[in-house]
Amino acid sequence: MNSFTEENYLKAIYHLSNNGKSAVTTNGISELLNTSAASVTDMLKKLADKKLIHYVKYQGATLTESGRKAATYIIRKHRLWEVFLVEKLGFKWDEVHDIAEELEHINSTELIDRLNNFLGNPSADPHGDPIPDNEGNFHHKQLTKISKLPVGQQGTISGVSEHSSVFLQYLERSGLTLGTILSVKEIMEFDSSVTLLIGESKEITVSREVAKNILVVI
Amino acid sequence: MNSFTEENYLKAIYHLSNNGKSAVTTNGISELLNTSAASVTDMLKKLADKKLIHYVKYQGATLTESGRKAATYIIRKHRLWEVFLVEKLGFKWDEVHDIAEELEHINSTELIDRLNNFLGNPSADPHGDPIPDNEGNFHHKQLTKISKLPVGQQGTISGVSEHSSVFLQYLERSGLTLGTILSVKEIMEFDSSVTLLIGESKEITVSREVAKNILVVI
DNA sequence: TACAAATTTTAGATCAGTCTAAAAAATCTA
DNA sequence: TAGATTTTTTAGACTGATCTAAAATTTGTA
Repeated sequence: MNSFTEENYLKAIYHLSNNGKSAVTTNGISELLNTSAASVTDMLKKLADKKLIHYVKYQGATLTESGRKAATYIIRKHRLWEVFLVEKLGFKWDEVHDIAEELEHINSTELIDRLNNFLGNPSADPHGDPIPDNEGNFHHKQLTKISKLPVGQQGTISGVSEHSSVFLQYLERSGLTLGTILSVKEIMEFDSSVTLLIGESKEITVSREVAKNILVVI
Repeated sequence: MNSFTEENYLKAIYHLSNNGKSAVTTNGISELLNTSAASVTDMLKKLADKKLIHYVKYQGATLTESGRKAATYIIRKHRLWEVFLVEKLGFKWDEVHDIAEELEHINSTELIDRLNNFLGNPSADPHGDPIPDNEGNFHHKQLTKISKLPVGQQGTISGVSEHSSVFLQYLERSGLTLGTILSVKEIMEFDSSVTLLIGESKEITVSREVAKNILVVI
């Protein structure tokens, strides 16, 4: 079994490597985890000994298949717990990250299988991020940034690419929650801000920055 | 905040001290936690530094009020999670201990308050053990061992004092589950085994050993 | 392309939690 | 009650995860 700490490193490597695709630098990890580069080097050696990563001195790390599986399983657990916290316990979607960060390290496949069942086998967490299956595979819908939609295009909000509390609370207040159906009414030429039509008559204008971080299924 | 390990020591001390009432020996803790006596001595010093226990060399330890609060809060978390695992996820009552042992260390009062609410503010866990409130107080029903009941006495199974899987599974198979209403039909003079009447006509005979470990509310 | 800057690794240390072996104290018992 | 036994503590060491400072390597640029 991998320790709490090892799991956090694997998750960090997974996220930094663009979901396991590219190599990750020592500094990148040390910044994400707020540890010294020296500590990261130590841990990379240990993970390599356990065959969870490929690691060559001075050249960064990539996940092995077993490392990728371990990382995606942690992500699966994290996202399932987030669904539980929001759907069943009534937390707001911006309040659940830290708690899920602890819960994700609980080790019991039986527990996670049952939790998944209890939640109705959800395909995405409360932020719209997809939940990998037990084998670490994602069953993606194609997500598009609102900023990429042409005028008149309709879409359903299905995710966000920015997870800060301020942003999530802003979306909450503005009624731009997961599942909301909207269409692009106008794109302002001056600053590329976007006016959205929600339902029959509700209109809301968001900056290009905001529009870039809301993801829809067309 | 107390570490995972410190929490386990506090819990052990609480259980060994008859719920915080008496002093606990170094050896007692080392046996329960499967650690060396030397490790226990080290930890007792640390807990004393943190004012969680009173500790005098060679004379064992007792919980301070803040130690008792910490210990009962861990027990509260453990038992609430057990209720969740059994009631919501469908685990058997003999399968949940180890998972709850991990979950009890998750730190979020908000989480526990919401979980408690979600579960309907339960007063006992799936083994019938009472769940303390947030201040560490128990709201006890008076529990009696079946072995103490006179012939003819009725009672409702509300707890067990033996938590091993074999025992719990035996109870499950025999239909002696929490909430079962029974009465004592006969106590055998030879070996004190007890014949119980369940409902109108179902009879089951259990040994004195078993009868001592099933608790009822009269 | 050579050297300065940035990155990464090594060396050596610390802290929490653990261990074994030996010493000290308390308890049992003849 | 004094010696034997048991319990507890101390001393010293190890492991995992961390750190800082210094050395090694790679990268970027003049």
